[in-house]
Amino acid sequence: MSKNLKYISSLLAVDCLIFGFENQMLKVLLIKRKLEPYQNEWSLMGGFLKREESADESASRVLKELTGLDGVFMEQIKTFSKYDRDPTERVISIVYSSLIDVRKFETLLNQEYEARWFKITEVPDLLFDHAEMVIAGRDHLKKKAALQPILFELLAEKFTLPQIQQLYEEVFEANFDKRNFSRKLLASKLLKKLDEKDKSGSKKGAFYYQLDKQTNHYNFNILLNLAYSQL
Amino acid sequence: MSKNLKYISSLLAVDCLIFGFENQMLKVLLIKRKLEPYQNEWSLMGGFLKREESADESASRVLKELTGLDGVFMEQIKTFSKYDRDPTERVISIVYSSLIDVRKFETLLNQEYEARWFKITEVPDLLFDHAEMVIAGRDHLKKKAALQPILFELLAEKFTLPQIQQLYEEVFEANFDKRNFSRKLLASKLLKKLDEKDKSGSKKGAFYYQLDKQTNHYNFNILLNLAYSQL
DNA sequence: AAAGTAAGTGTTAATTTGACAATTAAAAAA
DNA sequence: TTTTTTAATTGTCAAATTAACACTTACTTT
Repeated sequence: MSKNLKYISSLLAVDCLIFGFENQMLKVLLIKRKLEPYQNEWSLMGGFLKREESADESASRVLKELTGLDGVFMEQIKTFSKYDRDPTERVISIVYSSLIDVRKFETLLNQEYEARWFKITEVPDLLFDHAEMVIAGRDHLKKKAALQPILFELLAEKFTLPQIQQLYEEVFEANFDKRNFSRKLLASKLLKKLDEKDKSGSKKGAFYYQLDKQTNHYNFNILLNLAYSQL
Repeated sequence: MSKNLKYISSLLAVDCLIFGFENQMLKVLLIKRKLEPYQNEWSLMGGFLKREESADESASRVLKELTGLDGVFMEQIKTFSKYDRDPTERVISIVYSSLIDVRKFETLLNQEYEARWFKITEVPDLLFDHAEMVIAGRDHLKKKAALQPILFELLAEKFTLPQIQQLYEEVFEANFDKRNFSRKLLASKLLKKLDEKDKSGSKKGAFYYQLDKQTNHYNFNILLNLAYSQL
C-alpha cells in the first residue's frame, strides 16, 4: 500500500472512554473480551476504522454500538502509537472520551458485549495500554471541567445541588464547602431552580435544578478557581 | 496486512506546529514543498512514522530534522483522520505543537527545506487540512498557557517584563494593564530579577528577568484569571 | 540642558474569597 | 400529636484579590 517501505502502515482503531455518574460515583464503562486472544480481559470499548470513515465517525459508531446512544458529548483525547502496543500487529488507537447520562441507556446495553460500570478508582487491570488511556482521559476531564460547564452531561435533565457538588468532588478528588460551592455555582446564572424536589436522598428533599438554556453569557470562571488547586 | 478487509490500514504521519516569538509577534514556522505533487504549497513540517517508531519519537525526529533542536517542549495536540484529507492515499496525521526559542536555531535551519516564520495572523493558504491544524494548535496553546507557565519556552533565557506581557497579549489576543500584569506575574514568585538591562527596546532600558528554578511552589492561577475571559 | 521615550511604580474602591454553624423541611418514630 | 432524625438550605464577616486609573523615573538623543 505504501510506496515507501521505510514507512509503515497501520490499522487504525478508536477506543472510547465512557464516563458515567451513578450512585454518587464517577464510573467508566468497560467491556470484557469474549474472544481469543486476550479472552476475558477488560478493556475500553473500541473498534477499527472503516474505509472512508474518520476517527470521529468511527468513535460515534462504536459508542452507539455499545450503548445505543446517539449525539452524545464526545471528544478526542489522545492517540496511542507505540509500535508494539498491540503485540499482534501494528495498530494505533485514537482515544475518545464521552460523558453520558447512565439512566438514558441502562436497558439498551448491547447484549453481545459484557459491559460493566467500574468506579474510577477501582478499574481492574486492562488490555494493552488501556490503563494509560483511562488516566489520560481522567486528567483531560479535570482540565476540561475546570474551564467549561461540561459535567452536566453526566447528570439527568434535572439534578440537585448536592448531586452536582458530589460530582465535582469526585472529578476533582476534593471536598468543597457546600455554602461556598452553591454560592459560586448559582452565581454563574447557569442553573434554573425548579419547584419540584428530589425526595430520594433525604427527608427534606432537595430542589431540582436544570441548565438554563436562556443564559449564554454565563460566568463560569467562578468554578475554575475552586477547581484550580486540584489540577 | 490487515486480516479483515472491512478495515483499512493507513500511513501514519506527524505534523509539527512550531511556535516562535519574534519581533513581539507570535509566529509559526512553515515550509514550502519543493516536490510534486503540491509543489510550492506551504505546510507544516511533517513526516511519516518509521517502523518501530512512536508518534512522539517521530515528531521529535522531524522537529530536529528541520530545526536542529533537541529536547524542545512538545505536546500531542490532535489527530486528523478524514479519509480523503490527503487525496493521494490514506494518511492520518498526528499533530504536535512545540514551543521554541527562535534565537536558538536561526542559523541551523536545514537547507533542504524552504522554511519561513509567519505571523500567526498571516498564515498563507496551507496544504490539505493544515489550516485546521494551526487553529487547533493555537486554541490548545491558549488553554495550556492559561493553566501553566509554559510561554517562557518561547522566550530567551533572559527576558523583560514588557516582552513577556507582549507575548501573553499575542497569545490571548487581548491587552492587559501593565501594572496589574506585572503585579500578578511577580506574585507568582516564578521570576528572578537580574541586574542587567535590555536597552534595545527603549532608552531607559528594561530589566531582565529569568525563571527562578528554585521556586517550585509557585502560584500560577493568578495568571489564569487574567486570561480566562479570552479562552 | 532640554526633549523624548518607554519602563516602572501605588492607591483605592469594589468584588470575591474562604472559613465558619444555625435553621428548616419533611419523614419516621415515639 | 409530639418528638426525633436527617440532610438541605441559608448568612456573616474578615481577609484577599481585583480592576481601574496616571504620574515619575532612567536613559538617550538632540
